[in-house]
Amino acid sequence: MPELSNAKRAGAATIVDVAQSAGVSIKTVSRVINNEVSVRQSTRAKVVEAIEQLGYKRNLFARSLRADKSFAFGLLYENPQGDYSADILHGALSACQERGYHLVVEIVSDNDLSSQVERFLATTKVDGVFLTPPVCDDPGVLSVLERTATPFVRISPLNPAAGEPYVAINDFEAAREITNYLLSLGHMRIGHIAGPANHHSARERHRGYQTALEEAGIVYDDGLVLPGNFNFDSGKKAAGTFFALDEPPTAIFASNDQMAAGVLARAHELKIQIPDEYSLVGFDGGTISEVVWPRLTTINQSVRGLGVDAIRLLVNISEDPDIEREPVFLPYEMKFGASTSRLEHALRAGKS
Amino acid sequence: MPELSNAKRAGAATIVDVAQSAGVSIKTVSRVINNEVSVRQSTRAKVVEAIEQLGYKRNLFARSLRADKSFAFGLLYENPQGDYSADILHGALSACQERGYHLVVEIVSDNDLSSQVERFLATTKVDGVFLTPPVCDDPGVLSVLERTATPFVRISPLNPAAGEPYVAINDFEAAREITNYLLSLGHMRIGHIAGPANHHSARERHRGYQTALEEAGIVYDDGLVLPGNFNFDSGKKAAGTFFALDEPPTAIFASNDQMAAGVLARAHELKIQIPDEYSLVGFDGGTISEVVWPRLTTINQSVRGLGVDAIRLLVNISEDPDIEREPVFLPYEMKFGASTSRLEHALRAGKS
DNA sequence: TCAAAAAAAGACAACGTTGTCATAACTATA
DNA sequence: TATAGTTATGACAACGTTGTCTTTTTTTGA
Repeated sequence: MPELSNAKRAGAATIVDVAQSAGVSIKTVSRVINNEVSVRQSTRAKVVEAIEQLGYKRNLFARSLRADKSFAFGLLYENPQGDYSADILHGALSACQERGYHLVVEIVSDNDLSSQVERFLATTKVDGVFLTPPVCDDPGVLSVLERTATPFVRISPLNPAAGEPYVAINDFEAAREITNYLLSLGHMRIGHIAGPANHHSARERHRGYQTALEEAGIVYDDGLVLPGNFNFDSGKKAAGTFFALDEPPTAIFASNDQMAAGVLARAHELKIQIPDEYSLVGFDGGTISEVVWPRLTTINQSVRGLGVDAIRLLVNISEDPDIEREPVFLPYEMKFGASTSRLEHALRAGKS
Repeated sequence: MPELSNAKRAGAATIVDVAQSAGVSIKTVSRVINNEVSVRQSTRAKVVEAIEQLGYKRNLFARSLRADKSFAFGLLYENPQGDYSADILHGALSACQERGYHLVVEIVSDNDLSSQVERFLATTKVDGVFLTPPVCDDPGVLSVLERTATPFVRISPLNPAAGEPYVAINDFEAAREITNYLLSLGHMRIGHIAGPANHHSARERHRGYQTALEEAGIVYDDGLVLPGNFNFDSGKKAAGTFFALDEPPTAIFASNDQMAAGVLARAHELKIQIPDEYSLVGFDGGTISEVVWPRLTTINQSVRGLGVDAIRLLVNISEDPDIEREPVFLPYEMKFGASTSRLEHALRAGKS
């Protein structure tokens, strides 16, 4: 009855079964699994074969218990707004799978953030967390992370500490570039719909816009900058204001695509032609920029890449705490839609 | 030196510390933690106090190792398409948190699905999984789940088995309802842009459309049904075909919002007025329906609710395998946008 | 060929929890 | 006030892995 030789229990094969089957001690099996050096080639081969044959998979719980590590990272959200968080998540997930980690996702609500984070760390014992705005800028959360010595990576943090690893898009440069593009089309009066003031990216985009204008020798006019909060309605409202100005701009730079979509909607309502009467650009490059009409000219940023690189950084710093830490800036590119045109083509209805 | 009384190790407090501090055995502490009955009130109080004071949190790894359970569920995706999967995820996450479970998310790619799923189950030992289309309809995956006796819940499955718990929207009813709405506006020739044939929801929506027509005594004309695959471009292409027909429809029912957005784009390009020349409805009710112009009339379904209820079902069946299992149908509602109007208002350019 | 050094392999405990079984402490009954 | 019948508590092992330390085997150099 050799066919029953190693079918002892119902459950999955353990390290003991492998050891028995290979005729070595469990410690030797452990050494093979963990790629330790002092194992004879022939022994290693025997063990590997036994592992294959039994379909052995090491038990993550036992490993975690022993090592007091979870082999997982945490992702903390606050406001799950569609595309953006989904893309980050997917990037993070695939980076985790690639490196053999898992990802534990948690949504936190904005009251008493720090105690939620503390509880999360205590129960999951994740090896590190990464945080998106605005959670990543909460002082309470940061102090919990410091206190518990949890490795963390922030995405587009507001005030990155020196030597802190974080992941970001160069919003400033990108905004400058897209503003320059509008300038190159001959636009001199360019309006800006800004994002929320507490959002780092929004501020940087505004700064890029302003810098581009100044570099072109155009006097910055803050009557051409309207507040927004990254949603459709705020963009639509700002558009209404722009269109009603005595001296309206000839182009509008919305700080994200959602607000740009709002501008389009208002223009459609008023039968204002875009890009004929106004050029319009957005920022983000997600689904929205592609389903509206006309398609938006925008900055295409790899939100997915933010997730990927955040996890990569996290793996690095959690496996080697002494590694050199520096921020990672992700590439971006302008994506040309049909929402922009040269100024001379502009046929504005009545005024100007 | 009473102040050093229970600061033994650096790490977090364990059940042993609690037992010591409360002057009972670890088993008693365990009983208290797990709400077992036979613990004297006074003993329980002592233990609870010790727990509070030491800030004890039970170690999930040890518990999992002992119980051979992960206290986590798995969510398996294939195609991470924006909104939809993100909403499901968020629903699932909040339901998990509510019940004290965690969620492990994994993206699988479509080659060799079943072995990916098998590996996932073996390494994570999740207590159950829930699956979205099209992963949930893969026969290989299903057989792995059966074989490993893993509790699972599917979302909108293609061929639900009798007595299988699953979560779905009543696509058929919703489609019938929105088609009836178009009929009530006086439309008699209604075109349909169908979704992918292997997608259960798509088929049900088509069936609802057809049924509504037949109930209204309108002969079903499959020349008015065009294929699509749920993306923007397929909607745009189908729209082009409809607009060029000798006898075009007066209304179009796109099987999802993304395709409806494609219809809008094509109409804009051809300067066809919606809703004046054609009425248009979509299906889904996510961001897209709100950022396009005109806003879509559509079916608003709680995708988030799918995630919530999938987890609820999963908790039920995994904690009590003998519980009565039945499908859950989520509510939906029509959301009125500006993409529809009564037929008599229609001022079609040349033909008809 | 033998001792010393180096390399390989093993025995055993520990991580923190819960299940099994045994024992101690209380009740109720006669 | 014994005595059986409960109810409450505890001792100990086990889950599967890896770290520490010890023992065995192999290699090296004279």
